[in-house]
Amino acid sequence: MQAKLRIGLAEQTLLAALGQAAVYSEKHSTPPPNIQSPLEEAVKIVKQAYSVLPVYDKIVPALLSDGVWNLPNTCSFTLGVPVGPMLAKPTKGVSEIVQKFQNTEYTCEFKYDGERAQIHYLEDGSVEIYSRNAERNTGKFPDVVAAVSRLKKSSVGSFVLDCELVAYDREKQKILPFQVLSTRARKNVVMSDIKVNVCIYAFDMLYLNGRPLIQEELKVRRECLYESFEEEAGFFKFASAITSNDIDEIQKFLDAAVDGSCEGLIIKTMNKDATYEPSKRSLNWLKLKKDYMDSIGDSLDLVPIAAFHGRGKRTGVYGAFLLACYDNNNEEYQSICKIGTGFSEAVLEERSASLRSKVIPKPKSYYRYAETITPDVWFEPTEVWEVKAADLTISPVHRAAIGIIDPDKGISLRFPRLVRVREDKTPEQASSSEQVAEMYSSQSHNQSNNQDDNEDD
DNA sequence: GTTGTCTGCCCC
DNA sequence: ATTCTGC
DNA sequence: GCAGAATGGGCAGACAAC
Repeated sequence: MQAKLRIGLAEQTLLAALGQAAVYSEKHSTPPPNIQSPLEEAVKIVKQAYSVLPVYDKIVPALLSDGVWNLPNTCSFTLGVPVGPMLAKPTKGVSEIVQKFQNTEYTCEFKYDGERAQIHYLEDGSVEIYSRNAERNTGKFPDVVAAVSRLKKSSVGSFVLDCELVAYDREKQKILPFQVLSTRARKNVVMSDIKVNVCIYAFDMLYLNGRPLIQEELKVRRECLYESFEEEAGFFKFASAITSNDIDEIQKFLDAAVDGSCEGLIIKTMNKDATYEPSKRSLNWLKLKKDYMDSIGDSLDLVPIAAFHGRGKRTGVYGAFLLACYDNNNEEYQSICKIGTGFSEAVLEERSASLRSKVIPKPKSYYRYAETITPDVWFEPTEVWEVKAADLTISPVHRAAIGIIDPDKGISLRFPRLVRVREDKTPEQASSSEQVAEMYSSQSHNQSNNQDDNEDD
């Protein structure tokens, strides 16, 4: 049994406890008047302080020496220490956005498919780059360090930049897929060894020339951003943005984003509730991707052919399933992905019960999958599930459409989740290998997709 | 040296 | 990453 | 509405096995 007692999982709970403890042991000052619930207020203060300075070695001593009520003064944003990146909430369509933000000025930006980065530039010219999870990435991106140092304007002596690092082909002047970005080396990278270039797509500024901007409105922060850097193709660009509240215009912008190899849009208010909220998935930022929308985006009908026992709250039911598409030519089921999300507890219980009676001792001879995949149980092919995905990718392990796109690699799904059970389909009516290959080819990265160069007339 | 397997306060 | 659920 | 807990693909690195 490996019980990893590790702080960080129930972080919010721990911070709450810390805040309450601080109130009970408070001996420095009394809570400000006008406070209804000192306990709740203290929790807020501690959480706020931590989000801006996530260092227990600073927070706890500050609590002990100067008390909770002074914490906003004793623990504030510090250059060189990463703050939690502001997150966005999924949204189902343009109409939901227009409705939620009516009477409010808001902006839409491209959501680039790369790696989030928070770049700190200190007065002494040193640079630190942090990942979405506050990992120190500086050694992975010496090219980014050089680019920001070169492209900041001379008036800029310090800054914190929020941006997306995206793989980029500077000859063809186009964005490359996330899968290409992830092939970059991760440690002690030297400039001359870099094979995959990145372009910085900047969208926010949290600090400039000694001035914290977190509590400023986006309008102000963006102004600071635009005035602090020179753009340069293939190296540093501001995220494409429009300010509009017109449904059609936003819809067109979303299409443009997808055409431009982006995942979708991020929508942000400019003035109202427009401060930078570290780590919070508050309503302030929304994300819109095609695969969130009903009846649009890639949807496939797939057959569960195996499963894995669940853990934790999934103990006693299956926790994940291996899915396959059907290859009509070879009359075989080819693995395409595992799936473990999108099930309500009731549906998961149902499916587990139903498939438990379809367990077979060995995989069928007509199941095609990698030997490295070792499910706990195999099934007779009996059900068809509708599954949604953000993307189709060339896979090192799965076998869907093998031989069509690539001679010996199959296709898999990015972010697969269950939509519903297709009671009306038999396994042989599942998505075919040809259909999978076709869906892969028609993605915007891949060569001949654009025009209506398609079949019949 | 090569190949295989597993892990990551991983990235998405 | 996505999704669901208890509070 | 938020925090937490289930779960996905896939990469470089680390390390074990050969």
